[in-house]
Amino acid sequence: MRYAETHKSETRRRLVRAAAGAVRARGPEGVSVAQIMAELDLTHGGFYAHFPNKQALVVAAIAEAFDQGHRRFGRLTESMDRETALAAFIDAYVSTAHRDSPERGCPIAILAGDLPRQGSAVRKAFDAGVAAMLARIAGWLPPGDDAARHSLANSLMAEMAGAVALSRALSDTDVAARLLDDCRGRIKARAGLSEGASSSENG
Amino acid sequence: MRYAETHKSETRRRLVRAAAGAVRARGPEGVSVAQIMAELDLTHGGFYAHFPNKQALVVAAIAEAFDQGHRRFGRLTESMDRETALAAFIDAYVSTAHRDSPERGCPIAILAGDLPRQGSAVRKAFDAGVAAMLARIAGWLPPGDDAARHSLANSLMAEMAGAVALSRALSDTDVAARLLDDCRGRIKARAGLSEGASSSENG
DNA sequence: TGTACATCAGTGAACGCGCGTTCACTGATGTAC
DNA sequence: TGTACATCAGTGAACGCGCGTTCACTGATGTAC
Repeated sequence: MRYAETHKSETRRRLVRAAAGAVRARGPEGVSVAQIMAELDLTHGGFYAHFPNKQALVVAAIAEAFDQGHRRFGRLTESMDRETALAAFIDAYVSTAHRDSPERGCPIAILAGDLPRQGSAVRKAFDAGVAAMLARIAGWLPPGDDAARHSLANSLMAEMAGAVALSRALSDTDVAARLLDDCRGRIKARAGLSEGASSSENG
Repeated sequence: MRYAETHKSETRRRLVRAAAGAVRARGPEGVSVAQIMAELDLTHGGFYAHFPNKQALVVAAIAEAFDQGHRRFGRLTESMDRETALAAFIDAYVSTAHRDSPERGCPIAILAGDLPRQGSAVRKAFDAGVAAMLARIAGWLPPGDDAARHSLANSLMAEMAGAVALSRALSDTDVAARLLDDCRGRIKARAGLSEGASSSENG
């Protein structure tokens, strides 16, 4: 067939993007090589021209998932001042829209439980993504003692991820919605935002 | 062979207890019928004398896991006053001991991410466990407006589960330990406990 | 200009494995008569 | 007391399936001469 110069790298990119969705939709064990290849209308045998094994795809997929989030939140908050950006970030993260689209959502909320069962390459990619997210949050917090801001960022990140994960886990939709709302309000208050400060509900 | 009258129910009980550990150690998809039976020195074929299918075992395992937690925390806090009990609960939950023993730990922290992919019977068992846990926490919170206590219980539960899950997910042990400590301190403060109030670190 | 060969992304059959589930069977002990 | 049969928890071979991975092959296009 002979392909364009960029063809192979383009196929790899499509593989990673498909896997970034699948790993969040079905978990690292739920990512199937044959299924991902079929999603691109390819057969499974060709996979190993792009990755040495499935784990390498999962590593790339997790890094891509974090990148998508960083790009998305970068776009969402550019040209916002600190406080507005922080409010927008929290509103988008602790939202029903985010909760109901895990395949496009934050890897921390959806994958934390799977990570202890993963190989070290996967875990390092996750570590890096969490570190970047924490740095971003800390940067948005009210200025002051650096250690205190990082400590608060840790605490806020834990509650945000926990809230989204728990709201997804609960099948009673009323209970799930209430929990998400309760957490969003308290997270914003803890982040130094006034109770009413809301930017846009749609993340 | 002909067995004692209690033999079959005893075997079932052992199955459920083994599965309650396995489901937390390896996730619902990681529970293997043959593996659980082998753990009791039985062969896989006999499983279906006890359960109609694997999902029924997972349902029983999750209920058992929640029950273990309720019994454990009941024992831990009986004869404690409200404030001491709450502090002891938080210290035990947001601890390295709990983090490092997921197979004996809280199903919420370890299974939340898997729940959206489970059948409705499994999810209902989870809902019930979460509701019981939230009721327990709310009962320990400072008296006052009922809605506010339940709202705070939701928020605290999200941060506690998120903190333990994230601390497990991070492979950088320093970062993981810091996050757990930061969250524990802030959770206790939010629960109305004085900063220093610590009961016993070992859960 | 024409022939022989190299390139290489992707194909598809095959592998060994573990999974959930089914089912005819085992064999120690109970009960009927 | 002795024989025939019922009970039933557990056995183990078999099933179809999807998995990750391997590998000989394809076939369109490039390059060498």
